[in-house]
Amino acid sequence: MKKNIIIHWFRYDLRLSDNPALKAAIDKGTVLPIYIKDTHNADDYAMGSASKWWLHHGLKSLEQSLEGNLSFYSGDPMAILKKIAEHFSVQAIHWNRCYEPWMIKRDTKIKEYFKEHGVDVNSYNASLLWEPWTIKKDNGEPYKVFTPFYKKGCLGSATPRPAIQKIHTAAYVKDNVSSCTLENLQLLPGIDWDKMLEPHWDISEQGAQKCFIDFLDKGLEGYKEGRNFPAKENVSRLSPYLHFGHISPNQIWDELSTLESTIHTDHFRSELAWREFSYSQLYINPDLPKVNLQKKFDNFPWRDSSELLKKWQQGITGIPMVDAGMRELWQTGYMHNRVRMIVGSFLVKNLRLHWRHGERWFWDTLVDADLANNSASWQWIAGCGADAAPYFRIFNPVTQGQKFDPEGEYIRKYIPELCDLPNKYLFNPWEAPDNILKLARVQLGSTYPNPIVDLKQSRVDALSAFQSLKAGL
DNA sequence: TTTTGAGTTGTTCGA
DNA sequence: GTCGAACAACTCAAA
Repeated sequence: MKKNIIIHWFRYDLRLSDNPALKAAIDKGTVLPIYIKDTHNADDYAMGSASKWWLHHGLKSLEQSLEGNLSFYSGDPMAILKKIAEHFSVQAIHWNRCYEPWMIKRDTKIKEYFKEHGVDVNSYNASLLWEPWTIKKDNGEPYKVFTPFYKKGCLGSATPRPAIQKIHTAAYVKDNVSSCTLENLQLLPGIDWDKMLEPHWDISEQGAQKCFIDFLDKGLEGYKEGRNFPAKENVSRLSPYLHFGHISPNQIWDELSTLESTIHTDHFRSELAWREFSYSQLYINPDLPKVNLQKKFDNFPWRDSSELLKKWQQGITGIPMVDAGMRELWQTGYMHNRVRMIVGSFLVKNLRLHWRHGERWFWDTLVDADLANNSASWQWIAGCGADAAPYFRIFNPVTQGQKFDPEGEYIRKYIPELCDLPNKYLFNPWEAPDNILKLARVQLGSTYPNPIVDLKQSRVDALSAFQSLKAGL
């Protein structure tokens, strides 16, 4: 006789606390918790290397939390679920909703199929405070500007669902017939680049909680201003945990609600809301990852240079602030938000390479690579997105460094070959007199590169490129 | 339908 | 060194 079970399909909800779909499944009976590596539906948006590395460890710790009761599969989810139904009597399938366009399409098909075949399919919201279709203007249209989206749209509608307490008792079952092992999913990279990432992260539900508590402890006070300084510990670094669902935004929102409201708690909430805004943009514009939201940018005169792109990726542009950011990314799988804007602006405006090159690189190397956030943010910095930066806003990586890393701690951490330069020339070594360079044992062009582009000239060129755009209309 | 005020994150120049 | 204006209009949200 086949065992009567409820499937809980883990996706971006790798946690046991505040997991609505899992909770509801457990309330119904014996649960088969599964993870499927989808090799059939993702196209260009299959996970990048850093994401896969993170996922591997996230699944490992989830498996431990479930005392080994997590069944792994690789392939086409539809076929795999059908196969499971051959061995078990599946009473229901549960999952928490995902919002990447290809996943919505896939999940809709699966839901339809199993409903037709008498299986109850239930989906839940576990990763957004407000799902995209619930936030609308009075006339029913979606918002295109952040401030009204958040202030009126989000804060003016229903308060977010309170987080659900952690599950303690549950009946789990494992599929020993058609499942594979975590190792079979082959999520770890071929080169041992991931060894560098490891010391920076505790990839687990507990790790997420600890990260959040540390932030409340050390980062929240002074957050509003401090979040701009890459050497300070004011940012939460919760993004990868939020992406994979080791922690939910609801858990964060609830906790903030117990604190006295300050400009810092308010600002941190608004940063969470930016995530919601990105999801809303992606939901409304499924081709956000590829297509300029502002059509006039389709005629923008991008340059094409794999050589320049490679130097940007490797952090050898000769612009210290940019190189520090790109090296932080490569070494830790993360980059401070302020620096993301600086390297983004540099790629798109100074090098004038298409924002999609940046989007692709970040997708592959960020542990928090998130389709909605990544696409919306690249469009924002390029100036072609919703509520985007005006085109004349071109970051100067020298000025930005002097302003937000005044003591040069961040640059020295990631560019040790410049550590003996005085602050006056740390952000712009090409302007340093020879004797200063010599004293700091810096040889431009050999120990550290000359700038691959002239900041002043490329700024002027970018502005005129935008001019041509306007003239071409 | 029309009007009005406002819009995450910057830089440069000249007084 | 500091400050305001210019950069470029344009679209959006809401009255």
